[in-house]
Amino acid sequence: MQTVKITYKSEYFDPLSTLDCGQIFRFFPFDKGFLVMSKDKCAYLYQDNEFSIVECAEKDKDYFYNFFDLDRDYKQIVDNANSQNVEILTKSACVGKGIRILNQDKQETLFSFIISQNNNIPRIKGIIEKLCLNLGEKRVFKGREYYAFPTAQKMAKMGEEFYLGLGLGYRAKYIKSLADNIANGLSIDEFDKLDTELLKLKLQTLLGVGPKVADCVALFGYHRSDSFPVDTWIEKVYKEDFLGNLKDRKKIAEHFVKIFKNNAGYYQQYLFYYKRSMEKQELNKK
DNA sequence: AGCCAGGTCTTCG
DNA sequence: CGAAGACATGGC
Repeated sequence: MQTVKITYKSEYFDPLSTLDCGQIFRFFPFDKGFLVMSKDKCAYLYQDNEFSIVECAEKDKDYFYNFFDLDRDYKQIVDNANSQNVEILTKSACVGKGIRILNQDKQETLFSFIISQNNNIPRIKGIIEKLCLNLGEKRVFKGREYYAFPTAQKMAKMGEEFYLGLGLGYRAKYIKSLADNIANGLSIDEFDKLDTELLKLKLQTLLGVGPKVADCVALFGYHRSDSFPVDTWIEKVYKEDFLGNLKDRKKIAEHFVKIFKNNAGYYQQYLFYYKRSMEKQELNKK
């Protein structure tokens, strides 16, 4: 297979933090970096001196250029974060300046974040991997096998018991319901013509999709950077670092969008990644 | 062993 | 309305 390479300075494109900040679940270490999967495609992402390299099939070059959001100026976003004069945000943006918000497939993002609710990241990865292994088409990239994310049509053929068997628990019926809806003609992609507020409301009409999942899908699937997902980690940041006293997560999200506007989503990722990496460090000390 | 995880749905006041 | 409980499962 003919592959091509995209080369980009690492300062604002760091493979590890971009993949490890919780926006994507389908990647694993490979050679000098990682293999990253999206839909039925795969790319090899690694660092070489001060450059980050994306290697992929020639026909997928445009796809991954957009996937890694390489058209956007992240220096401006990081500078903007620093100009807010909020200490925790400055620290977070410094640690996470190489994070890019990916432009992921909308359907895959929606399925993935329904699975993510009240679940931990290692387990989410495992479930999605099993889902692809069972229902996705086998592919090969750089001599390594991987499995495509299954189509909704294929997923709709399976019963709820199958999804229970993957370890989805009470989320099994949410996944089954979404697969059926899409197989019956629901087009998630068309939601893109709605503004962010309506998009999130529309997503929340789906079973198992509440405000947090809708925010994640809006941000990672539709690149709506005026979204600020609030989960347990961000709630901690809000209480411990911003000393806020709101209780309702939806209101906390609205608060942050109000002050950070169109950069809210980027800052949210910086804060999320920073808070989680600090926690991991604390654990390693013991 | 027991708390917790990128929450949502239902029920009850 | 808002608060409180139920919900599956396994990571750590």
